[in-house]
Amino acid sequence: MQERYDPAAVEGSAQAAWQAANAFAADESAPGEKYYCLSMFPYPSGRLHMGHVRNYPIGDVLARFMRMQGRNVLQPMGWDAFGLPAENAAMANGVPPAQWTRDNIAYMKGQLQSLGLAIDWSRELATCDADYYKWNQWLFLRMLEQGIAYKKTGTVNWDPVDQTVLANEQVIDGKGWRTVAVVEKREIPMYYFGITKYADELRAALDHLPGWPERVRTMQANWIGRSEGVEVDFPYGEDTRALLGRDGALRVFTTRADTLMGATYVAVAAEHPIALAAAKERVELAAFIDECKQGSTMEADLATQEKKGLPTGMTVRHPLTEQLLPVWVANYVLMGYGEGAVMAVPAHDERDFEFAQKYSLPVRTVVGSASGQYDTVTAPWREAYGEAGLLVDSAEFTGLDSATAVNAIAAALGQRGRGARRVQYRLRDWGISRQRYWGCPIPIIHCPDCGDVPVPDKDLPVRLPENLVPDGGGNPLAKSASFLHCDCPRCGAAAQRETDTMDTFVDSSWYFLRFASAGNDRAMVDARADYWLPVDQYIGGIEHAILHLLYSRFWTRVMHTLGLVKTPEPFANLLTQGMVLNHIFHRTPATGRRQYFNPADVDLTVDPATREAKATLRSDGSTVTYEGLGTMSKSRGNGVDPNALTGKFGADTARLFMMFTAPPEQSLEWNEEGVLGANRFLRRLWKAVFDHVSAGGAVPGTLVAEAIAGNALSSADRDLRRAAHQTLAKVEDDIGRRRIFNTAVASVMELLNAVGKHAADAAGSQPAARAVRQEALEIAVMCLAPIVPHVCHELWQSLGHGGELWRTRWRQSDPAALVQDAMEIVVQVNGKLRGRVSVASGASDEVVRAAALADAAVRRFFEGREPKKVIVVKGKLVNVVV
RNA sequence: GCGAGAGUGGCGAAACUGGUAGACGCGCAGGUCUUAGAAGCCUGUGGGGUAACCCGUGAGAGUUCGAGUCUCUCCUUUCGCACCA
Repeated sequence: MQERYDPAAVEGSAQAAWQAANAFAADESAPGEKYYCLSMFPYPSGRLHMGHVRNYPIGDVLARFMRMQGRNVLQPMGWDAFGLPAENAAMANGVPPAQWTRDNIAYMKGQLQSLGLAIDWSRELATCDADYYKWNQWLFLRMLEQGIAYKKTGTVNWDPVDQTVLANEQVIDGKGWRTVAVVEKREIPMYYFGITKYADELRAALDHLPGWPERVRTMQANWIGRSEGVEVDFPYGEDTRALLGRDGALRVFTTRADTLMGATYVAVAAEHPIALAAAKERVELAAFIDECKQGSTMEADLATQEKKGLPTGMTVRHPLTEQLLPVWVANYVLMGYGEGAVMAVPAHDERDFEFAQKYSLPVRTVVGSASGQYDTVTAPWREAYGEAGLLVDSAEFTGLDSATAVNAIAAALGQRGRGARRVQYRLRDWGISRQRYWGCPIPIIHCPDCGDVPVPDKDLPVRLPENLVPDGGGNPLAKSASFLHCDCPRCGAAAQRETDTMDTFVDSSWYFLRFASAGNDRAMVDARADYWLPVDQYIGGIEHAILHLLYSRFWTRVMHTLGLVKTPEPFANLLTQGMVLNHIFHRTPATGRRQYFNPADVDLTVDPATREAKATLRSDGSTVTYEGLGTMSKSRGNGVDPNALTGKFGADTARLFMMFTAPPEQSLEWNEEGVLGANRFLRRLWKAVFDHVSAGGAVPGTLVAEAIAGNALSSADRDLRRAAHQTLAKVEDDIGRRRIFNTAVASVMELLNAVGKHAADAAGSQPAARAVRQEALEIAVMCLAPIVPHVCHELWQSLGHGGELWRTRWRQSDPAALVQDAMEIVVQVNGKLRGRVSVASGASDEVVRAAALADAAVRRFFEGREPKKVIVVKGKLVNVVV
């Protein structure tokens, strides 16, 4: 064994050994309970960032740990390879997105492999591979057949200069990112997935996902946004009938049907058909509607925007009183939710109240507080009373409480055919059409005679041409004759392919199922998917809490409905890892753009008195502004290249730093000294094994067992044994149950400190002492194997074992080692720590109590008085109350 | 506005079920080795006090023999949703 720890050599030989043994290939027929460990696959952006260096080792620790626990582990990896950045890079460099993407994949795969991840690379996939996206298309066709996928017009961002559709992220402050032209809204036909059909299922099932963070479940529940209410029809008044030329009713949705008797007007969204009809008669209304359309891009401002509106001049009749109510167009009513129309009850809704005050509309109080006091809502009006309560001035409903009134009013409406209870969701159907090149083609052919014809299964996949280079002016597929022109599969006439591609969220909605059915060219999934699914542990960023995780759940449910997979839910346990943060420094010059500086080039000191941060740039010695901590990003200049980290210290140091500095779910602060600390620990670990081995060789297991069984152990030896076995149990619990790795590492550090002390001890060179130390070092190496696998692979062999630590069964901690002769009991007086006494292990409460009361340090506090009460907590402490 | 978290030394953090607050690491200080430095190694390190002790987990109250942990009020902060009728 070499004296110096050389990470490059150690990592090279460990990785070569794993590859030679094909160590991480997953086999469905292997023994052990299955364990599917999955980290969210990366987008091949070019190179790994620090977030990846944290994320993937987290999954790897679990995968390696579970393998040592005897589980049959699958840990696959792939590439989320379609998407906009490839098109942008293509435009910048003139390279086709396919080439750019595949080059990036090759490079990043090398980086991932150098991290020593226990991945089954034989199942690797990229979503831009035709044998993957073929099945997107295949399932899309099944969804069309089932009516789950359908076509309707949708709104897109249109750049009038480039004559192209823009993705939302290409719209900045309402302007196109390249042209800076004001973006327009356009209505075009698009395909949708009917996720709202599954809204209730998806929401209800959240309650049965105990392995998901509460936070994520809440976010999804809010996103789905279920609310129970009543839909109410307000019949058209005479004037409305005349204007529209037909009879009918204006439908609204309300969760506060109890306030129906207080409705004094009805408000509709600017895009509502009634508003559009009225606008034909009124110029100022048409102008107002245009204004609303313009302003509607910045969603964050909407909530604070001033309430505005105009009357339509039309009226509707109150469904119960037949009273005529005016219809207004209001900017606070959303077309996208409910019916795009609301009944306005100014007395009991803040928004309606604000609006009514502004336009002098009547306010009518119909609910008072339960105690009968409702003076706050009588004139002069100050605010709306939004709480539930008892109904007043509400005809036959007067005196009912709000909940009862909702039922009674819904029933009354039902009798007249003017309303019914209904559940409303915030969730919209999922529009999947993208007017982009680098994505999965939607398998539809447009025939002049037959209309939209699905591509027959036998013609799948519809291959995306890989040699096109986008130029910013529209979708290159529409200009590619060989892609565009085809024959109608139904009538044979000349036809055109659909040029829209699918949202990349479609690609990532089922890749975890394909990993489990890798290589099957006859079916999307097979029985292997039922073996591996659901994913036992899914790991990824919180930024995917809603869209990706909801779409994947939806897609899995669709496949479940179609009988393709047994599980309705894809991910049993979810771990959302925190981000990697670094300091941000900048200067803002008098003219020009803000300039950012890498934290490595800046000295940051904090004044202990004022707590003010002072940052100076080392190169010129003058001040820079400290912005605080933020995610590592190129634009803020605070990134650290993973290659610089692994190149200098090795993958194990990188992994240890990531696992030790913070628990997985928390954000982690980049810290150069912390990396050095991690590296220092690995060198100490190496040296501890080296010292042990060079002082007389590794002690064979038989001799260790003999020494333990015999009677030769000193009390120092027994203490070390106990520490080792306690560590073993703690690490197993921390990784296996708590999913907290920093404390696991800390406990191994303690063990190593104990080994060092034990070795330095006068009797440390005795054969029995060496045997105990051999065992302790083996335990330390075993505990660290999931976290720093390369160095452990090497040290395990140095300790006299073979090269298969990766599949060595985790040791059970020895109960005999944990037994203690004496235990220390803490003695408190009135809850304050006053002393410690040592008693025999398993001593009775009486003995412990007597020992505590006899202690001189304790007696001082109740000299001459009798303790009022003595509480004994078994094995821990005694509290004397005086 | 609504919802979910978080607040502990100079710093990252630990304390899981109410039971020794600050494990482990970083930083810092002193010592040792060295021609010197780097790297090691050893010791110390929440604040106050010569000491006995006292004070300390954002603030204030409460429950309890005992509260970082439970309850209430408030402050600060992060994240998500945001005119959702």
